Amino acid sequence: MGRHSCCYKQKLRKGLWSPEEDEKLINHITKFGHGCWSSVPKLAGLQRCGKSCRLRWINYLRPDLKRGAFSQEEENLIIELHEVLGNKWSQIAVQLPGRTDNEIKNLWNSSIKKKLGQRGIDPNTHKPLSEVEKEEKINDKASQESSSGLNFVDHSESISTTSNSNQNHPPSTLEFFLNKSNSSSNFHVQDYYGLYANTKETTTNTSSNKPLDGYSTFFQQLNYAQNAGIALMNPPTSSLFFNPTNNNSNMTTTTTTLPSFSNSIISSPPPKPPLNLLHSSENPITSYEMNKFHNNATDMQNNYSFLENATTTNTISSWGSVSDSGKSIKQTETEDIRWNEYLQTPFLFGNNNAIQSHPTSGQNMYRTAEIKSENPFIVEGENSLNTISFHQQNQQEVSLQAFQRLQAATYAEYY
DNA sequence: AAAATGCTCAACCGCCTTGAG
DNA sequence: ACTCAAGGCGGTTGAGCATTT
Repeated sequence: MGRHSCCYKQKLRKGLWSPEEDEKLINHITKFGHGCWSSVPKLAGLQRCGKSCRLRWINYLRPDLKRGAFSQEEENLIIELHEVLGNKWSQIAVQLPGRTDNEIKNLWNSSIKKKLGQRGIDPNTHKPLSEVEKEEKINDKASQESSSGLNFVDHSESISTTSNSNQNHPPSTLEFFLNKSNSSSNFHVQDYYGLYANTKETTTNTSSNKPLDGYSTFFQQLNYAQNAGIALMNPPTSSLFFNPTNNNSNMTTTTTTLPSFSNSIISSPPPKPPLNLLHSSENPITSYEMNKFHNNATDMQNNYSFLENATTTNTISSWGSVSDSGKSIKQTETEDIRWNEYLQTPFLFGNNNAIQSHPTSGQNMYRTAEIKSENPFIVEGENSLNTISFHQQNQQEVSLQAFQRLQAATYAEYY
């Protein structure tokens, strides 16, 4: 544990990489892939530790890296994502194809932080500095009174301040999705708010001491699903996750009541969506945003690992040949986690026709008329694995279409 | 011109998580 | 259940360059 063992090895080079070293590493990975990083230095003839090779490749040598300065759009998105995710640089980097977490982190520390400060915004909380100072005074007062034995502190001021700021601060990326109101796509704003309620206060962002609230958690889930390529496609209402009208006896449907959205704890009107995610003549989707949905196929395919999780609970149908053995999900996990599964499972984001049963195996299949009409790769009779293969082939197109549809719909409904 | 200061960014450090044995 | 290697991540450092004094 702790320090990587390779670092103890003697005579390993440190510091900047020479062009010769770069060339060796590129040649090796181009020919053989990286495989086990710890074996790369030896195989490539480098006096470096595997970790160093990995870092060099990921942060500098990878062919899909975008070079050059960050655009204003990228900076804006980083700010928005940071507001939601905190210092989760790797997660932020996922949303910026061709950019590394290191690069983003450096930009944040060297430039964005300063800019926000100049605009009177606290870079940690994304609130106006005056507001932050006000809260700090209240906290100081509270801690002083606490240490002096007085324990009755009225926090109403700070609570209301926080509440107001949530309505006034620039909307986060997640908030955009929360704005999706009732529409022909059967997707209700209550759904998202319900999700928010059910994912609230699930974890803590330790690195930034910023609580990962329901927004953050949900965003991460959504993010995961986005990368899988399908998540935004015809988001369903809860009743449509498993089509009750499908009378195929082999189909395993949930008997668990999904979380109710009717009693949403959120009553304030949704904030305005972030402009950089809206698609209109005034705010067209940028090439960058397009690229976001054209992430490299490897990453997307990797994200299909969620299928293994989706195969095993009582609430989710088996995907059969996708993963028959599956991995067990802890019994202690609640419906919150099931929502994670729904969010992370693009197969569940179909429309009413989404779930059918495989004609021979009886396993459920993901199938939508809409997709079929849009994508000639789907043919009748293909099995589950082929369906996944279809997604692997078409996820980029499908996700992009879905993204555009959702953006257009949201914008039209909202403004 | 030279020293001081500021800035950028590649790379390292150390911790955490995961999975194999 | 435990150990350990490996990968991943966020925080930090420091070399090199740019700008200011």
